[in-house]
Amino acid sequence: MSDIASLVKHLQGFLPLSEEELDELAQRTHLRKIKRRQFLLQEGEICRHYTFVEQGCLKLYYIDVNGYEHNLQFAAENEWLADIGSFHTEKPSRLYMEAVEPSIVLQLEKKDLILFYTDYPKFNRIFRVMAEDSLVELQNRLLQNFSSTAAERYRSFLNKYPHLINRLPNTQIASYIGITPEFLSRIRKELSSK
Amino acid sequence: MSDIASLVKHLQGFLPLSEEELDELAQRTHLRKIKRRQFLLQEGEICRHYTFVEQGCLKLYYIDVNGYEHNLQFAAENEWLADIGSFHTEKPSRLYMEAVEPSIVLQLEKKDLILFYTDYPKFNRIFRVMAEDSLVELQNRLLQNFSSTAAERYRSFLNKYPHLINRLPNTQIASYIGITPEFLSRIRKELSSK
DNA sequence: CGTCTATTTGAATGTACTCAAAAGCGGTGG
DNA sequence: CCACCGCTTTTGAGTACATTCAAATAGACG
Repeated sequence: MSDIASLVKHLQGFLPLSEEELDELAQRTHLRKIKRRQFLLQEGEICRHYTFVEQGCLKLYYIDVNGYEHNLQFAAENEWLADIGSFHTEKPSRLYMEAVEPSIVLQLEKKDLILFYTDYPKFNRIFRVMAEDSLVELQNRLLQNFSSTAAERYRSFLNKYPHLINRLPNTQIASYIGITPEFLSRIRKELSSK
Repeated sequence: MSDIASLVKHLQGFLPLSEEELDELAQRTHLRKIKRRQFLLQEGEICRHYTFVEQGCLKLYYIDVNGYEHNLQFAAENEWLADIGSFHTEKPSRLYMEAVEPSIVLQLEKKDLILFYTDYPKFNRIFRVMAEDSLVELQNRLLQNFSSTAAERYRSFLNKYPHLINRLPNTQIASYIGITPEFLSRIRKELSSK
């Protein structure tokens, strides 16, 4: 069986799990080792897994009509990643999921997640809370995009994700806060001169 | 008891409800009539309800340091509204919730929602799906803000929310798509000249 | 009818982007 | 260990999209 210690710990942070639930988890999660730049999802594919990051870091992003990437989410240790829309509707995704570092992930297939939702209703509660937390975070991000300059957003990013700043090239951070790499470079120059 | 027909219909769209669940709903939801411009939540208050719009339309927004409003969400008939973050943490909200039309809403208090989550686990599932749907919508909105011009965002708004366009002043739409009313006016002029 | 709010218009300005090119940096293989 | 390759970061000049501020106009509602 996979080593699911980190996943278990993460889930127990929401609600305690029974022996039976732990057993099911161990049986139904798939461990995968991912190389840097390897894709877990590409545009046009259907997202068939919920992915939990045990080690490493991945990004979820969109490529616009001009070929530019826009990062929706980074997921490092103990975070989940999925194109929830595609996962539910089973329609092709418009997103890419790619490792920015060599990573180890645990994946749950849809049929297994549904099994958990059905047979162990507790998981509905856990995933409800997770979805609501993500929703709040995303709302804050949208509001900040509306009301702050790029420099302020960059400062917030540094404050909020200190564990990521030395793991990501600046160009990835630029894509996350919604600006060009060139402009981020100017912002950094400005900040460092103070 | 309140007339909860529209709420019941909305929830049954996710999962069928038992007689007992319907009874509980009828007993625990509070019907409120809201005047135009009346607030259901103001910055600094704790969000203590999930609000379901039976009739009318409300907006959820943030006021930035310069005093400008930024609309996070409109909720018209059969939509939910809450500051989920404040609701969960019981910390003061930074958001405002205000009726843009005279409205009729149904509210669920936190203790009652928790009761549903606990005694009728089905509600976890329903609210999980709702949260996930909102998450997808918000992700799309964020991506569009990154990759589209204001004019494109305005066109998308018209396509996506046709039922709202004659119920909202343009200044509210401008706030939702993240631009100034003046600039929206210029966009509209441009569009109508074609 | 008058008042309040929403919309439009103009001119000046600012924030961030585009494109091009140079410089830096890190890993890999000879 | 050095040379090279690919990728990231920086820099410059010109430009575009959107904002600010002020003022005029139009609409809605009591």
